[in-house]
Amino acid sequence: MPDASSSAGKPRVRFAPSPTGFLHVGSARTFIFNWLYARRTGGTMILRLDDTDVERNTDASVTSIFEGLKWLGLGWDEEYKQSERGKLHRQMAETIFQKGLAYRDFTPAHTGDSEKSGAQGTWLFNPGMRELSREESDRRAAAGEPFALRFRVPRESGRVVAFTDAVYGEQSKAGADIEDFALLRSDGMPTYHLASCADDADLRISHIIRGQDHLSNTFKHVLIFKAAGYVPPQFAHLPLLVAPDGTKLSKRRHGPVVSVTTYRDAGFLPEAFINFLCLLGWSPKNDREQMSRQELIDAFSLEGINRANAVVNFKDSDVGRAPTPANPEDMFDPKALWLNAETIRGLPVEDLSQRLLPIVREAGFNVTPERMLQITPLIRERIKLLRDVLTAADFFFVDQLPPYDPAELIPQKGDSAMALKVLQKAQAVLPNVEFKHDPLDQALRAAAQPLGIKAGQMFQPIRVAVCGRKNAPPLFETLAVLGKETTLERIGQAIRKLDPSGSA
RNA sequence: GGCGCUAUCGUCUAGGGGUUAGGACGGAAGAUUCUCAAUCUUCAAACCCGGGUUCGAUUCCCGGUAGCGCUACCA
Repeated sequence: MPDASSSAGKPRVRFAPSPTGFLHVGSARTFIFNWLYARRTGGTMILRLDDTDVERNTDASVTSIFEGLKWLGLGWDEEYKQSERGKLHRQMAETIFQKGLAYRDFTPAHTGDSEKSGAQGTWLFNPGMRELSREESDRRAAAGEPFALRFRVPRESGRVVAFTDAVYGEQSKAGADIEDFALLRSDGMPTYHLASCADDADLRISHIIRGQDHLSNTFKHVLIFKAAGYVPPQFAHLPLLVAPDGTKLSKRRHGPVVSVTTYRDAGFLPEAFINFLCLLGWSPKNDREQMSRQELIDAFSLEGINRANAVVNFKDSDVGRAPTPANPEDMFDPKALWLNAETIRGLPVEDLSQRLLPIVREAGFNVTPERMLQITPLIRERIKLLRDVLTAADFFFVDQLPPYDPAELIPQKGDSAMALKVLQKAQAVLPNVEFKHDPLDQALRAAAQPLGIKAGQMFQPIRVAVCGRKNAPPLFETLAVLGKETTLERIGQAIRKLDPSGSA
């Protein structure tokens, strides 16, 4: 008897998304856990597109899944498409049917719906069809009457289906509580249950690591594996990722926050995103939070997986509407943001600079790699998302500062006369200063003295004059990168704002 | 409705028959500083409810409640 759990060899795991939507964060986490398990155990990671639902499959979805996975950058070892393996699926259905463990159901599709979903009614099987004699069944099939193939679930009292889940432990369910699920649709296409099991068996999958929404389906799968003569693989179900409102993440209800590409486009680092997802429903149990890819591989184990659903704590005040706020930070889980900021800070400047450059260029700014490299250390500790570079370092990129309120130029405990004095002093002093941190520091501090003001009062008007706002990176580094020419030009503009008449 | 699963700070989690119930994010306060950020310090914040077992339950068992999942010829 073939053993699907292949206890002898290395583990073989799979990620099997159905291309009926974009890659969402829950799927991404399932992929990651499978990948981690494979890498941890020296096993094989398989990507299988479960595309048996021709009606709902879309190319856009396939593209989105590959795009998302490509961004994660984890990779896989083997790749399959379920739609190309129909023969295998039908063979397994035939095997089960020939053993008498499945029967033809000639009831037209959907007509059973009303009774099934009735107030009390729980549909379990179709007595008339389940009991149909083989002769009559064959006759009607031969006559061309369409039918679905249903599994003949053993429902005598006392019959239970059982398996051990690596996360949820011993599971068992009475056969009488399992409905006679379909194996083949009336158009001959396999259902998910059949196709999935047939492929898992054929691909010698040893561990099925998937969402907990499949936990109750697993009883059916165990039935299929055994009916077809296979030892079921090991199962490990993952707690679900849910929205703050407690419901399963869905695009319709929660919008783009559930799509992996949204994180990518917002400026998440894939390593930080992976790190974040790993912390939902799994724990290394030693209080570690920030972990590199290798650390995650080394720490990963099925035992560390939690049983309770985990909330992805994004802002869902506008549930139902697509959250596309001006401030993208608002829509993400704060911990994901923090992890991303931490990862950004931990990146070598050169590396970060290279990742920032394409974003800046795409926004329409002409920046050389050399200049980007100078700017990067100034904003590294000030951005949470890569895209924040656009707001944190904007004044480095533009030729003309966007308009700002001249009142911003006024320093603490000062007035516009003081601001003007400061800027004029700067204008006088700066041309003779070397534009490097220390000389600028010394020159500007010295300039504050004769004015009888504090250093802070000296710096503030200059900062606003060159950056266009009060909150900005440290002044001397900023001036050094901006250069003497731009600095003096912007100071001149600020003076004219303060004193349009030029009377002073 | 039936069946299955789950339940520790707002969120992610550690822990486990006797603990000051630990960490992290977020929040608050303070330190530092040319602003902001970063950094450091401090603070507030949790064992769903009821029984049982026990000398002792947040931890074990049972029940309740709540949430989630499945209950399709979707996956």
